[in-house]
Amino acid sequence: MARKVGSSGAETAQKLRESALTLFAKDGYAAVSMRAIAAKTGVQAGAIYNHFPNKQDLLRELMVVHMETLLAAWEEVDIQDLGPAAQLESFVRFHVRYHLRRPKELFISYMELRSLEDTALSEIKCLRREYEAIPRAILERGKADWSFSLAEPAVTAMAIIAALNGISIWYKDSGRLTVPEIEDIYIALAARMAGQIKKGVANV
Amino acid sequence: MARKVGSSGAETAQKLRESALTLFAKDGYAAVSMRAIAAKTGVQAGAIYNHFPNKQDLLRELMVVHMETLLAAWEEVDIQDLGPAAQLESFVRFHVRYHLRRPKELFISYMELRSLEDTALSEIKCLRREYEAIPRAILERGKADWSFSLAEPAVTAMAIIAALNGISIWYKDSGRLTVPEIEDIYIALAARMAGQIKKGVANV
Amino acid sequence: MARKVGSSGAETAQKLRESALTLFAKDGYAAVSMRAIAAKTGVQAGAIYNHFPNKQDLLRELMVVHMETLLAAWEEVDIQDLGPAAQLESFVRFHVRYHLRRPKELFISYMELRSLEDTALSEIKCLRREYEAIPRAILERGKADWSFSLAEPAVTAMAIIAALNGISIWYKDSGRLTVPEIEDIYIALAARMAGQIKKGVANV
Amino acid sequence: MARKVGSSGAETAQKLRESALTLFAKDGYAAVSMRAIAAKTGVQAGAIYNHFPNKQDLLRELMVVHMETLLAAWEEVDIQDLGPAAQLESFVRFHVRYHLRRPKELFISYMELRSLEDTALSEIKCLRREYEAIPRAILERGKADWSFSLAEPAVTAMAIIAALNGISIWYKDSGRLTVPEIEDIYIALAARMAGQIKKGVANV
DNA sequence: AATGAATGAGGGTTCATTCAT
DNA sequence: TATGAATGAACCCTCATTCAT
Repeated sequence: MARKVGSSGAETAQKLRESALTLFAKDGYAAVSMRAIAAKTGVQAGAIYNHFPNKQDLLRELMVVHMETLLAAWEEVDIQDLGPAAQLESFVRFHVRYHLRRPKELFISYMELRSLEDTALSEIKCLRREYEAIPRAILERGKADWSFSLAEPAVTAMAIIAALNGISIWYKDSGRLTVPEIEDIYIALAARMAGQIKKGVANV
Repeated sequence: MARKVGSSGAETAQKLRESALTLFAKDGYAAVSMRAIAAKTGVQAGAIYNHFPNKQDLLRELMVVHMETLLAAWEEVDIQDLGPAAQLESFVRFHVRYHLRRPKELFISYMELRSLEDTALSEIKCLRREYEAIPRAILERGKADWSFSLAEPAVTAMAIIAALNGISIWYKDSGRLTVPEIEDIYIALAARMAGQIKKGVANV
Repeated sequence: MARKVGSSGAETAQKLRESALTLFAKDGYAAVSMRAIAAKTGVQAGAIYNHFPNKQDLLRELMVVHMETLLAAWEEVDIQDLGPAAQLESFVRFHVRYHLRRPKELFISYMELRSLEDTALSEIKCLRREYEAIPRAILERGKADWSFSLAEPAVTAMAIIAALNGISIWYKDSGRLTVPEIEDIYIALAARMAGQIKKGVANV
Repeated sequence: MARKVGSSGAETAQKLRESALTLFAKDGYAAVSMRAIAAKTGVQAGAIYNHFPNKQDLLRELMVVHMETLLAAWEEVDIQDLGPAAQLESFVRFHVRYHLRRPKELFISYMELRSLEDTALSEIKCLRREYEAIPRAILERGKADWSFSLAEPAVTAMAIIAALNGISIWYKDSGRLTVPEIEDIYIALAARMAGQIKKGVANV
């Protein structure tokens, strides 16, 4: 059959991306069928292949776009003129805010690494290392200039990211805490983890 | 064909459990076939059903046994006479040590919740809440007796667990740090997150 | 692979129906595999599911269509202006002729009731009762107007139908008797069973 | 494991026969698994093979025993000194009474012919022809001595048997009619089908 | 005579993917 | 671009049967 009236290729592709993201996040890549993605989008399974070469590539694209968007978004945050403590605060605020609004992307970004085949996996790992370097660099800079007191910037950076990502496990829109409140709590936690040397460390 | 000479039911069941654990951890529940589990165990797929009623139940059993063993192991740790700071240290040391030796159990325990069907899911969630209550209780006790200075024991407890679990993402047996070193680092991190009020907080 | 050149959905569905009917009649529903139906039709097993949701539904459809077609065909027979004796003759002639040309439908219609699951079973039983009401009504009318002399119209109606259906057990296209001859024999038998009160009852 | 206390081979074999008969009658040979038969009997599937060489043979034995018992039971009925009309009455009464008490045997005897493999099938067909010869012989004798007026004894015999077997389709223990009443009705019907020439033909 | 553990085949069904339309 | 029909492989699971115990 011909194209449905009013449908356009780019639109369908985008809707497919969204359906796939939602389903992958909920059930996992392996448990989601192309038919399920198609059904959620309102097309037949065959139509997917007009937009994506195969299932694996659909996942790859979602993850690459997520990581690249994440990195690009961080580029927008101006921390040039800040000291390490303020930089760490900026990073935590950015990470929490960014991910609490994109829980599905965060989820598959961490859970579906194992579903990626070789080339895509390296690609993603590379982008991820790039992102993980951000807090590590901040911690290292802070250690160097005595803003922070910590022995293991690399381990601490991973611990901070893990703690932040853990939010998504228990966070609910309808919960007791608002996003800004959560940001503040985790900013204080990160400061403590970094051994921030200053008077005004908030009481977590 | 009948039973192989020298084979025994309990042995096969245990080997199946181990195969399933390894494969589920590596590829995810949905991506692992019963044939793959059987092959890794050295039996035919049909033989699995002499030991487990179905695939779902195999996962369920792995997760329940893991959580129950974990809770039982914690029961063995005597923290009765310790103050909150020492209790937190005990918990962190226990958690790191326990899980670094069981990375697969930890992995599926967090990743395959979504693969569990309703009843099994509630069962596991219940056990998990029980475990998460341990650090929260320690933090609350420490907050009450001014061992710790922190505003949100519940959030902080989750953050500590998340940070600890994050170890499994980067930890490698062949890595730079030994398990005791990692324990020490995270004990210090947890102490900081808890706002431990003492002179001798190690420099992380 | 995609659709074969020249194949069409409706055609395949019809061929599947015919294959299933033949195989169900010969070997019984439970003994026939979807693969066997597919092979007889010249497609792969998976292709069946483009046309029927599952095996059970394939049987259901065959039985429902058979019963509805049978009832519709009887509607075509005009017995409005006939007396009970002629009506009974019409019915017997109709039933024999209809079923001797559709032995497979008759067979599964009686043999595979037990293979139907609950909803389908009620549906079929309802249609069957509707058909069995036809001869019973004729017998009751004939009893009322003294065309027939019989005590138990309901039992006799069932006995007539059973006798008629029994033909399919021994009938062979190549046998001694032609269909019209068989019709005549059973018309006479039915008349006798009904206690038809007339001079000209044929000598069976 | 060894034999259960109190169990005996012959007992188990008989219980297996009964389980198989019940299940075959309810669900059909192909739909019944050896495990189901074993479970209903209270043993494991493997135990069946101590008593029957395989599934097919279990069916065969049930059918052969049924047919042989049926024929033997008919041998007990003394019709030596009766005329054809009384013989037909005896036969009908015997058949109805025998089968209404053994509905499962009757059912599989007619339904599972197709499940028999070659040799068993011939064996059963042979026994069945022997039984069907009984009413045919009566009808032929009655035709010869002018007790009956009918053209086709063979067809009529089959029609009578079919009508009788049809009882099992609608008969219920709790129904309106008692077994003796049903016997009387069908005796009268059979007499009519045979064209019995006598004053006292009951009004059906 | 029975169990329980195993096999190898096959069950119904779903899958990612292809392609004529 | 989309559909719908198809493939061939794979899915989970059950089967009849075997045999060491």
